[in-house]
Amino acid sequence: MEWQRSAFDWNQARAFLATAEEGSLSAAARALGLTQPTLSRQVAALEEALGVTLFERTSRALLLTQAGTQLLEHFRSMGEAANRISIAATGQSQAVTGHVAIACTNGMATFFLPKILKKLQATAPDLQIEIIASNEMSDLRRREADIAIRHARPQDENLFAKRLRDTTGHLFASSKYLDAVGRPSHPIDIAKLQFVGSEYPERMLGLMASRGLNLTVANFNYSTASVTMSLELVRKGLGIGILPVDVGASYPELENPYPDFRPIEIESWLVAHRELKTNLRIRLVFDLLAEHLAAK
Amino acid sequence: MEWQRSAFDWNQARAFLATAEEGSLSAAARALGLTQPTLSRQVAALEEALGVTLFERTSRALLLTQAGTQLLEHFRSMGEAANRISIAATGQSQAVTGHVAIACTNGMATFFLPKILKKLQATAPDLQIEIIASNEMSDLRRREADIAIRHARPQDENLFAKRLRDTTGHLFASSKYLDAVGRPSHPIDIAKLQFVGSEYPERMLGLMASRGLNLTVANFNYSTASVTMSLELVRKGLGIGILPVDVGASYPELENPYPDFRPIEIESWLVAHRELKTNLRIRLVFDLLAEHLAAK
DNA sequence: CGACTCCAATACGATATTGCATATTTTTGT
DNA sequence: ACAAAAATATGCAATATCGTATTGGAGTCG
Repeated sequence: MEWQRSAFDWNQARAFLATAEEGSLSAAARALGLTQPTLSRQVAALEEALGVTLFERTSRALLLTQAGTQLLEHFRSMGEAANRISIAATGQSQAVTGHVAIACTNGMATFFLPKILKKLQATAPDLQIEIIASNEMSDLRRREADIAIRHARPQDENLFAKRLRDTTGHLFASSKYLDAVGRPSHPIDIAKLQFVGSEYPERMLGLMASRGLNLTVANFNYSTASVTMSLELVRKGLGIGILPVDVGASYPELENPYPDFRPIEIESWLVAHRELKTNLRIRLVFDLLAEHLAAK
Repeated sequence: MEWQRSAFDWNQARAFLATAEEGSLSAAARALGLTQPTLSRQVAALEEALGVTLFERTSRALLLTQAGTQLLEHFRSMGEAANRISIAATGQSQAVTGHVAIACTNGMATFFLPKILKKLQATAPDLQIEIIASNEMSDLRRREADIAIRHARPQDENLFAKRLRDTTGHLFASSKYLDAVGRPSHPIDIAKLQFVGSEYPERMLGLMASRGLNLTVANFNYSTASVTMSLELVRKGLGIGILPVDVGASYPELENPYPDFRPIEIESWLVAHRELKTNLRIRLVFDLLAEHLAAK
């Protein structure tokens, strides 16, 4: 490898990243447990080394330059790798064993968890993970589950929550189905088609109405709260369904029947009991889930 | 962000990465322009900080522990991000302008270059890139092109070459074509089908024969050295073709007609005149191409 | 078998970095 | 309009890090 190239000081890179993320040298110093002058000098030295002005030293605070903004992406990627190192090292240094229960919808469980759990196995091979794939909201306080992925912000003050990437729901239908019934071009056409409901019909009707589609219960011959079931119904051509965009897009036989439809933003939260702060194995799983599913 | 987590010294991370990649503390010291004792201390300190033994100190050399091997992946990712920072910073610090000509097959140009060139635009927006998408081998020494992607190791000592990821060619045919002629299950069946040749027939015959398919020139009614043309012929159902696996796989209407076929490994090299070492704009493009296409 | 080479660990003086204290500037709240 | 708060930059002493020199071990070649 061309080592001379990455010859700038990597700690200075962390200083810049923290400063950019936290918004000021002082805030970054607090976050890193260093002092503001140190950060000031490190950032200045990094700019010197890279030959690029990263911050505009205008009036009140630091402002990222255009160059700084473009580079920040790579610094973030560096920081994420550093986080993964720390997480994995923690798992390997302290033999993490025991049982952790994760509650989430079967959709999340099926489409997003396997990849993450494989990573987890590399980090903590002796951990026993139980997936509670259910739409019932598990009660974390009664320890029915240790960690939950929920689609609404939890209210309970005893719970620790972290916002995850939003899921966007798009319309999908099988190409064969659309071949048969015709591809709709106006909301009026769509009202003649069949839909696969993903919640109780009343809420679905409101959701669709807010996007200009006036449907009735007659449009929803099939309803299921299970995304996997919904997917299969849509694939078999039983109607139009709302699916997470990356799930739907991974099936070539599905297409978006009405691209003008404004996607549905579904927010997600990673939730755990506050005890997670002190429990290594739960913390490890929580951090790994957060790492892969975190917003942005 | 959880900054306390990435609290280990990032320079120590680089020390470990270089040591693991170069194979010894001494080699890493030479590569980084530091000294062996420094690396020794940094790696030891990192192990202390992470609480993980990364190297087995056998008498002769260092040997990665299992933990070290698993963590190395993340350290590599950190180093790659650092490289990207350096490359992008170089492009932004020294207004890189001028003209760079890249020669490659039109297949490479069409399927792999656009994404990379978009990255390049962010780094050096004023660079003029000329793509010489041709199968003729451009003569780098005569400066017909500044950089070339070739599929054989260059012999000329005046050229600087870097090995890229291998491309693997798989068989592809359109599903409709296979519906019509039937899906072959034995080499004998295959010999009855039509093929789209990607080189002159004689070489194709040898290539197929070495994989147990005994064909004749009669199987090759169509031949083209152009991968894009080949792709279109295959998509239109004119026969079975050999396509780079990720290209073929991105078309849902194509399928592998004979999964037992041993994929064809095509090696790739990034080549430039030695002057690249001193020419910033060529170096920048070369490094960016290498970054995205490099082996592993 | 012995000289040579390559590698890692440690001691110690030289160098560089950090934190504390402080000056300066700009924003915010009364 | 003025004071308090918060942010960045710089001087200086304390501390940590680095390079040189050296020791010791293991493989290699004649």
